[in-house]
Amino acid sequence: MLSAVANPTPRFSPQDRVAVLLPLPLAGAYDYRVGERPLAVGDFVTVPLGKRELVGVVWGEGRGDVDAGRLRVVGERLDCPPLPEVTRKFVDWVAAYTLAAPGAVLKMAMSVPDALVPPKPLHGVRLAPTMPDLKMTAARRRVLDLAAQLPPLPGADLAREAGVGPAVVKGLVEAGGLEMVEIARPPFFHAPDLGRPAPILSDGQRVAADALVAALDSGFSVQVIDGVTGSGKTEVYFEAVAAALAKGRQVLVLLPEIALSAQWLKRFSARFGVAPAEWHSELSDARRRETWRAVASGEARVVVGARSALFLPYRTLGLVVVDEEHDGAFKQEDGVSYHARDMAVVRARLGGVPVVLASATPSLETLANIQAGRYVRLHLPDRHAGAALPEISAVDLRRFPPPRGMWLSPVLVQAIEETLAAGEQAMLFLNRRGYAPLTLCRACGHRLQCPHCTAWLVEHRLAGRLVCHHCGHAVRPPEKCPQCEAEDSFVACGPGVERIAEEAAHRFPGARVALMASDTVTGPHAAAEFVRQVADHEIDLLIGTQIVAKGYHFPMLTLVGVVDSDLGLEGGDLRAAERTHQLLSQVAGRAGRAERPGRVLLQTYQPDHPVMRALIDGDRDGFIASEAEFRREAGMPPYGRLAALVVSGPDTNALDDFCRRLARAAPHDPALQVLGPAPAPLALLRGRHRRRFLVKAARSANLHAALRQWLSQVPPTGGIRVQVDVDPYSFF
DNA sequence: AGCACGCCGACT
DNA sequence: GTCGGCGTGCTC
Repeated sequence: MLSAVANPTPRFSPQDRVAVLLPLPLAGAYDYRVGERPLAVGDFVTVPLGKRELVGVVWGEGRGDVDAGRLRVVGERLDCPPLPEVTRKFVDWVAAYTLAAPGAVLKMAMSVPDALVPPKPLHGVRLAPTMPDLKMTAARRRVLDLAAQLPPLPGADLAREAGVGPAVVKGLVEAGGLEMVEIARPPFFHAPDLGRPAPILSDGQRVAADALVAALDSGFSVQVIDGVTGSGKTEVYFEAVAAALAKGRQVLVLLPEIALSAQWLKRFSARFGVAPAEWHSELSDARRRETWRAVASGEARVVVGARSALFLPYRTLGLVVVDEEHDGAFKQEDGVSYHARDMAVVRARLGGVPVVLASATPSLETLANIQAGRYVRLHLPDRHAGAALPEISAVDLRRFPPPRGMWLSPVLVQAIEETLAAGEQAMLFLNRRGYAPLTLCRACGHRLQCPHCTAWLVEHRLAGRLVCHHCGHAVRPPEKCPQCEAEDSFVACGPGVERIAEEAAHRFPGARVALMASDTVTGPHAAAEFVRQVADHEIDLLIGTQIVAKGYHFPMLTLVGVVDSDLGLEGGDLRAAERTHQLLSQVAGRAGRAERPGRVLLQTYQPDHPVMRALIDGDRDGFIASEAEFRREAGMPPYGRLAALVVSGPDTNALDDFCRRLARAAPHDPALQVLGPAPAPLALLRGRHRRRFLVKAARSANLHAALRQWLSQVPPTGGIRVQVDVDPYSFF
């Protein structure tokens, strides 16, 4: 029943039909009949589904597409704040855009079912209003004296304060000297301290910060902080964070990998005097529940999180920040496939608030939006506090090859020796985990391959395992070749970081060498400890995968060596050049961030490749311009649009048959081009065979309508799955 | 996502 | 003869 006031929250009376969205991958919301209590849109309710009782959200008026006789009755309304309208609109928007089931998106927004049940009330003790006759002891005396002075507090705390055992307090409660009362739960998250002195900003930083602060009152906008590595982007957006908080609003900061952001958290605490609320996959259930509720109630003022933090039920979100916006980790590939940076922009637009994208190497998408006038660019061309950008040069591996069986060129070795001799730190970067990416039999040439995927097994010598990096399959190295049964015939081909660490230990015997990769850095604590060791100069030579490229500030690090600069350029991926340029720029940006100047050596077989030239000449804009031109001519993103359909199944015959039927039903539209089916880049993954279609669409085409229409014509059967990825990011 | 129904192999 | 494997399909 709608009321007549403006912008009403639709309310539903007993016996009405309501649509309830459940956190399941169903096609849409299901209709239920309202029970004895009225309901409003956004209410969390329990409903029966089959034999189960589930929590869902009242999504709107019933759709009326099932017989009234089949309707079941809504159970209870949960005692928690309703899901805000903006969050509901966001869920619908994301579902429509990604072609996912709305319930699958809702699931991300209510990832903690327990959070919906109010927490158990907390009990404390205080002095009873009338004191009964008590057998008095010294311990009891101390407890009662203390209880007279303190507000009600949990019995265990009172006992600890009084220096007695908990049994004394318990005894006093039973004897009537103390009484139990319900007390307010202490807040989990403390309000940031806005009175702290802000750091002194450079003129350039000040201009950018002022622009961000001014935008806070102008509704939706997208501001891009385009600042070189070390330019102080974080300090700039912290000013906007402070201003948003001063207006009583909440702030969301998205980081690509929250588990690796120890330094960021430290900077936040230094600026605001408190820790922000964190949101990522490694939170405990209890912490997750508290955080969810604190976001909903508005108690959590700043949330820093991975992509899923977008779906929290913010009460008064006033600012969204996406740091390292170019980072591929923002693209979720499994389940609902979405790009958190793009969805952050959508979330901000629905909420009518500004969003800030920050990067030293903005994505082509973002740069195109700046050019089109949709996003505003705030430029920070200089490093903070007078530090210079590092000098980047190529080491031509054709002219200065490493010795046989090694991977570091004499040029790089000498530079590392000089750096270590000067008492400074060096870093070696190779974006490949493990010891060697390929193991083959010297006798017969057999290559060790994953039984479930189209991929070689990667040797992890430290763990004594051969590992598939796609499905996690791990085996002990076999004693003899499974093909020719030769013994001790395996030879490791190519380097991974473990092998580089071995070589470094051999070449720089006095140096303290550390290896940092996702399998040696197991969580936030390990990451923080690594970072501390490097920052405190307990490590001379750091060797790592892309984990070391991420925003760290190591003042004494002056040399960065890239072991294989060409690695990311292989394979013909659409974004290979852009990604390699971003990654190497970020890695290079770790060098020389304080007083001492930095230098970067890129080992490469193609020193004249446009990516290498751009890095060496510091000509990012020129590189971007030519890359953009190529994409424009090819009709590729960001100038055209792509969708990928990955069709998978256990049986190749059934799979190919299904693909043929799908191909026959493909849309006929001059603005759409359907390519495929072709074997997907991983033609076998986790035991499932995979085929891929690519849909290339002009900006003007209605890609979503065409995809929906197409897919609805050929429903998958027999264990076949169709995964849709709108705006695919990687092609592997 | 569960949970049932349903149709083919090794057990008391 | 039954217990149970997990393939397919439905849940307002």
